[in-house]
Amino acid sequence: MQPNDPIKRSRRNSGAVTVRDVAKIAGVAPITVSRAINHPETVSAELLRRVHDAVARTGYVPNLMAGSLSSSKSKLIAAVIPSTVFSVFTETIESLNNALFDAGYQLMLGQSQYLASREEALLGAVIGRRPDGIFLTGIMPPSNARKRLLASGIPVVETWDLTPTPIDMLIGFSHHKIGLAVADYFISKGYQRFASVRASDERADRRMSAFVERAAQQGLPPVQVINVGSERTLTRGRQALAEILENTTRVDAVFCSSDLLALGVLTEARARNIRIPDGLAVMGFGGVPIIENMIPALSTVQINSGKIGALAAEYLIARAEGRVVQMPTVDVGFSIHERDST
Amino acid sequence: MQPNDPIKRSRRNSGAVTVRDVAKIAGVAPITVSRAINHPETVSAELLRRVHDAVARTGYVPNLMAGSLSSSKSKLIAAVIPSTVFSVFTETIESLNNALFDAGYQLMLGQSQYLASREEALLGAVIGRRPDGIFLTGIMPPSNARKRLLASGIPVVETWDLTPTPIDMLIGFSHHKIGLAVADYFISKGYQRFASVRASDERADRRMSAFVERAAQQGLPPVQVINVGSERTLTRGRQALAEILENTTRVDAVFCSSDLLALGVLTEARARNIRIPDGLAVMGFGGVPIIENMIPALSTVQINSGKIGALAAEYLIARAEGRVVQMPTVDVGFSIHERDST
DNA sequence: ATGAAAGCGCTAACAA
DNA sequence: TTGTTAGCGCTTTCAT
Repeated sequence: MQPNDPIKRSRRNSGAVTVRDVAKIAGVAPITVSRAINHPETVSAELLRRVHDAVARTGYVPNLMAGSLSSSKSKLIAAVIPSTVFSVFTETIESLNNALFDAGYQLMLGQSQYLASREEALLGAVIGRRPDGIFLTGIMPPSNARKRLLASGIPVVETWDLTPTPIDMLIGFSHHKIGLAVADYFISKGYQRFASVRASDERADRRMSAFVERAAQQGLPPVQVINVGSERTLTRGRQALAEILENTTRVDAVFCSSDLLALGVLTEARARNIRIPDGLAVMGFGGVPIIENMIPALSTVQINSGKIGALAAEYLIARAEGRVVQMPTVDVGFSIHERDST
Repeated sequence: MQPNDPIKRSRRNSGAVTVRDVAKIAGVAPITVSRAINHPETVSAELLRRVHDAVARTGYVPNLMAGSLSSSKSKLIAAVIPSTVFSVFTETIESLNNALFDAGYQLMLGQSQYLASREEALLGAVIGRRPDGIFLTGIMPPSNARKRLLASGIPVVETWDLTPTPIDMLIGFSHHKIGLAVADYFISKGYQRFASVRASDERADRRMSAFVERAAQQGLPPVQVINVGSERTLTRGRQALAEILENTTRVDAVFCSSDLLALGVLTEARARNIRIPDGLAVMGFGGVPIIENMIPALSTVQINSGKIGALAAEYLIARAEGRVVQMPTVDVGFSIHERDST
């Protein structure tokens, strides 16, 4: 701060207040300042006070990058989410972030677009920051990226799915079982002619394959499938029902790969005066809060998104702090919430 | 990698591959590896090839924290968003993150809960990482936090609002004007008896005050206001309409502080067989995609959320790279989208 | 075009 | 309990 030390201040100095400045003012060594801030219990009351004073006077904010570099602990967790369906994972990310913050960790967000080209860059960016943990939405198939992740040695938690070969930790549920359960549920309610409206992603794929498979097993007519690709919109859901009804009016139950698509189907049904659930049953997936008090309230396969985030935070933090995670693979399950639409 | 150099490997060495390792294998100096990676045009073809080879062979991933510390450029942008209304800002954050990624920047996410206690910690965490820029959802009122931000010298962009006294850059729109515009719009459509359903936040406050003010100016009866606090749910929107109708049935237009609340009002209206828009007009705020193809389609005050994120990225990156931003304050405006509900 | 030296700001390791 | 020393892995600066 004072211009009386022309030798010390090198040209590289960024100008910000550093431990050294604080130490000088408090009349202690830099390491004492570090201790006072990070392990106050190891410093005497007197020095603690002097350091706090100096910090307040200078407005010192520790440079966490420097600290991380030195301690090999970044207090950073990276989350990779597919951007196009951000909304489904909102609750997970929110609970993840809250739990992390409370433990003094920061969240770094990366959006994979499921593009291999981007994935390499994203991974470099993620690993390059040396996060203490990585949160993955979905599971990572064998690939170069997977190898790099493995090689990095950073704790990883894969989520929203199950696999016998996780990279590291795993918090998810079985998409296959969901497909079976929904088919069984429809059958138990007396529905017979199924259709499905689904987006293009691997997990929806597994739900829907199981759904179709179970229908076939039970001797039901073939399931009509509308794949909406990446258009996960309400509008596209409406169109999808229109398409289904163009082919045949003999459909009485539709399983959608997301609540939003299901809302679209419901909307189109209303536009056509189809009675819900007598004329048509509709099942969504995800369990976003909005659907439970609409008219008609949408039945859905409910996922405990918040729990996934909270558990992931717990696991990642445990591992970051060198503790062992007892149950590194967890099936959080799902539940079918029956409401007006079925 | 080879255990033949017991002196060099100090106990602090984290074990990861470093520039030094790569340099040794490529037969060049560490700085050349750095140049080959960050400024390939300054390195001869031959050395470039050798470095790339060595990088591939070792699986080297540069430690960005070390680089940042050395260069005082973190390539990190921090975004602070209020967690409870994540969804409204989703589109903004998504476009922000995409634009940042394309320019080689990472996004760090902080969730303020509007709690003063948390704000201090959040700010320390944010500034401590020395991001190249900070994205704020909303504007920051005079406070200790604001002073710290100012003192940090980090480029800041405040968003989703307008103020004559921004910290630095500003990308938003006038909530006051929106309130006036909605009142005028209702009046022009012949509505006379207004109500409003709103959450507790300062921006909603300004929209609603202006709405009430204009109604009074025009000699209309007092506006009935339901404040739902922090319960920004569809269900609460339904309850709100019920409350309004308990007091008086003579309400013909409701302005809601979010699309979600408006959806709730619409739902309750349907439950009561109130005709939309003849019996009741409903206006939302935000313009989330879902509402435009529902039945009835919700009229709303549309905000270009994506543009806010993209512009913010552009400004922040420009400033991070030492360029000057010509128009550091931008009003992105709003537009009333008339649909079935009005 | 390439390299040597010297830090960036912090903390681990060791010493007192 | 406090301090000294030596890095963490990278890039700036200055030479060649």
